[in-house]
Amino acid sequence: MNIIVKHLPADERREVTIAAVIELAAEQNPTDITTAAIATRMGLTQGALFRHFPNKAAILQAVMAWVSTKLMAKLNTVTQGVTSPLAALEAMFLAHIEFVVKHPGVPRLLFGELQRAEKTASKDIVQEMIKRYSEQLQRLIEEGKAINELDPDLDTEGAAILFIGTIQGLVMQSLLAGNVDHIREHAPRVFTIYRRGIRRSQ
Amino acid sequence: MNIIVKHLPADERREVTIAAVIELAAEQNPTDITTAAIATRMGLTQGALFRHFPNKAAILQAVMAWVSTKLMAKLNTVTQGVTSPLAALEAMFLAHIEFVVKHPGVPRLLFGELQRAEKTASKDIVQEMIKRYSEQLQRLIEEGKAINELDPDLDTEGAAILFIGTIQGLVMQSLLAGNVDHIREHAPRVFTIYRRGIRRSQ
DNA sequence: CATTAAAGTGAGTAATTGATTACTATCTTT
DNA sequence: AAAGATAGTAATCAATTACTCACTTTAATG
Repeated sequence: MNIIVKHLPADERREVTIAAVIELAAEQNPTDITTAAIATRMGLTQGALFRHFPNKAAILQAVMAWVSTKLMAKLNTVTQGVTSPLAALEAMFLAHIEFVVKHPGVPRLLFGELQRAEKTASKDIVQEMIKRYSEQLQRLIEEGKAINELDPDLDTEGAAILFIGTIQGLVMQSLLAGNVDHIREHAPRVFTIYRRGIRRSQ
Repeated sequence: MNIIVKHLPADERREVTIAAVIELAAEQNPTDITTAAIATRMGLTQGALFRHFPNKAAILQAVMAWVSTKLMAKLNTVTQGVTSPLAALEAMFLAHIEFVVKHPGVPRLLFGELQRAEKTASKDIVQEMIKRYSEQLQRLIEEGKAINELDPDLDTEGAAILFIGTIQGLVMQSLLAGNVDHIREHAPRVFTIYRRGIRRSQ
């Protein structure tokens, strides 16, 4: 898959490092991702990593920034031009699921970061991303209520929490089954129930 | 809070150890829970732990078994004598939330175990518990459909996944906020939306 | 009260991990 | 082609971790 090349320019090497970490996270517990493991995956020696990152935390931080950028961009493109808020929510949901299926290590990394007790830079990035995510959801939900597509009595914040929780639940299910692809099948079914919970009664 | 007593009988010492781990998990990343930290929390030296457990994995295993027993027992008592499946589901939901608020470290431990790549004994216990949990949910949901309390077209498996995911989402939200008590407020609101999603249309 | 088995101590070990560094290989620029 | 800059190597370090063990303390029992 990954052609191993040496003497990459620094910025490319950093990109490859991020990819390696996300790859490893799909296979093992994030805490087990040692700098040695990352280096080996790239076909480098461990010490070489520290030519491009000041320390391990900086590597994680770069990964989180990458995830945040990529995911939010994806969600933006996928809702672009969609007029129905409900349709936009569904598009976001499915796009998020696709992202997770494509990068199964990502939710593990995110959750691993959130678990931390200390306030790390990586944790900050994750928190900021979820905050923006939640705000976008609540905007869409409010819109949906305004045009009478969603239940006017709907608890906006609760609906946003449930939206994210639904994805979390699917991810957890995949961790249980050890099979990420199951998510693709379950996602639309679960979203159907969610939609019924927020939609205006016919 | 915890009176530190020395020279406890082995079975009591094991109980105290389990409590210490759950306490620590509420404060820090499960991976940061070292045997030294556990011992210190109990007012013991590290070596003493290994009088009562053959290794660290056995400690985790005991904790998981404790959680599984306590939580499932709680859910059983709380649904006992409740005839309406929908009411039983709500009781389960709220009881589960209460359990999490009382033992905030537990979901972190569970998720930490599920993250593991290898098949550990602790992971097995967690998977077995969630399997039984899901089965009970699906039984209740089927019942609810049978007596026309729930939507007859409802996807039973999806609804069970969403139920667990909803709790997961609330837990994640609390990790984000760093405030477990928020859950208590959000839980009923979120369950309201879930209920609307599975209930028979009026 | 003396005995003894259980519980705890504290000093150790081996393995692992993130990080450092002197040195080498490769690329780029003039 | 020479020279400087960049990237990678390999050995090593200090710190941390789970686990061991010879010894001491405690509490229950006859």
